[in-house]
Amino acid sequence: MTVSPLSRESASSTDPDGHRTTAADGRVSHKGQQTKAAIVDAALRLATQIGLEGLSIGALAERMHMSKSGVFAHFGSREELQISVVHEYFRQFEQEVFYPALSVPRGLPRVEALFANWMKRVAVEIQSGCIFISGAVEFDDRPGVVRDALATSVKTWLAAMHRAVMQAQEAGHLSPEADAQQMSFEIHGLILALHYEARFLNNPGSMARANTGFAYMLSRYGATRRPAGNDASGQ
Amino acid sequence: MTVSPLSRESASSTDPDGHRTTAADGRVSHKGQQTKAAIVDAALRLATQIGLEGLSIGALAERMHMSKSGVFAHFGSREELQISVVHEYFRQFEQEVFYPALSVPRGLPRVEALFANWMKRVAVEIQSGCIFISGAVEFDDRPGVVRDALATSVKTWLAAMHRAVMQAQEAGHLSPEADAQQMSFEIHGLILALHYEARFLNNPGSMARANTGFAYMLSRYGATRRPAGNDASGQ
DNA sequence: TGCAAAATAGTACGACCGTTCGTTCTAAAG
DNA sequence: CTTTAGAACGAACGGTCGTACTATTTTGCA
Repeated sequence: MTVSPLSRESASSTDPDGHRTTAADGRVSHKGQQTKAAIVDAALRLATQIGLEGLSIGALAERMHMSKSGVFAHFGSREELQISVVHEYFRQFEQEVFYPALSVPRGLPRVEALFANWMKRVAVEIQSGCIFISGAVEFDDRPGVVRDALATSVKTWLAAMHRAVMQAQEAGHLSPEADAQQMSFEIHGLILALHYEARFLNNPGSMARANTGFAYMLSRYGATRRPAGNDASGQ
Repeated sequence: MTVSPLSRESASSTDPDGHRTTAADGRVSHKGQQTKAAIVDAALRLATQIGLEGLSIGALAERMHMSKSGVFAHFGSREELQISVVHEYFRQFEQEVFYPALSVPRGLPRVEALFANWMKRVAVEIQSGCIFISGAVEFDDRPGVVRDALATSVKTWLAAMHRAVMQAQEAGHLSPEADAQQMSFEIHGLILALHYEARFLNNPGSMARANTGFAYMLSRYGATRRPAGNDASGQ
């Protein structure tokens, strides 16, 4: 059970030495892994719409033009499928929101980049859905491995965001008296309100309100740049 | 299909004249309505925990020590049962959060009372769950009568909150330049973040953070009382 | 090219779902 | 006392679910 830097999952159990897996171009040639990845991809798309609990193997098999048992064999249980979906979602989230912001200098700029990337993603998820939010509701009082995978992923991301805020504080971009935890909490609230009001209530202008709230928050917590509450653009 | 002041539901259809319904003490004597109310009560408790979609007639019947068909007969369909639950939840929400705040003078005091009552309720729902939140996730892209009932209830409450904020502004308790819609949006975000972080992530201190965020918000929007960000008490 | 192993299909199962139907019990109305 | 309506029951239906088993096909290396 070796684990790579960030939440990787191991493939099937019978993988003795790995002596025959990689092809000439460096890609894994096992066909099973390709179709498994394709299944997880389709499952992710399904789960973002109807939730992790609504995700059914039968519907997934139909969409994949496969038999139920063929799909099932790749995971061994529905729970394992759900966990794979959570991990894949986290991987994409990292790729879209977190990593691009690392090329922005530490401090306030990175915090702004993280928030902007997050907003960009939520803007898409207003149509497609977000399993960090739907999953939290589905599993908030149902212990188990799926909940654990979900909570770990969410906490990892929120901790990363919180770390960026603290770095901005250390760099002097935010008031030293400001509570970084408080700030992270309020950012989270803006995102959640945006998701709720835009996706469920279809309230127009929610994007602008989240952006405005973020700008207000920066000025309140003593940002030394972006003096006041302009910058409420972005649809 | 007569409708009382606020979202009442009518009873069974075959109720020709109402010539035999009321007893001497003025209470309705139909036994059916009593058990129906008891069923809705149990259903509400079940639905807050496992969601409106997770609510099953079989489980509900078991909890009521009744047969499935006996429970079913009171509603005619599962959807109708879910709608009854939504209406009952809204009724209780009104009773606990909204009406008590009406005895507080208009303006900032009433806004503070509404928020305090809301917080008090969410504090309980951290353990039990909230169908305004879980329902939003379950029905955010599933059209139908249940979604409509849910969205109407939520919008009614959010509009009431928004109205209170505007009254505070008209009373001069908030800056005339403040955007009441923006303020309502941010309040909603604080509540949602509290629910998410306390119920799903088990983060301690979330209650205090929501209260602190509210106090900060008031000061930013030019509240003429409660000058700055103290009052972050409340567990 | 042949052959073991992996990948997929097929079938069946038990459980639960919402819903329908016919029946029984109770109690008030005529 | 007879009639009638409402409430609750029990059994059954068609359907979907996840999962377990057993074939069959496909793959990839010797």
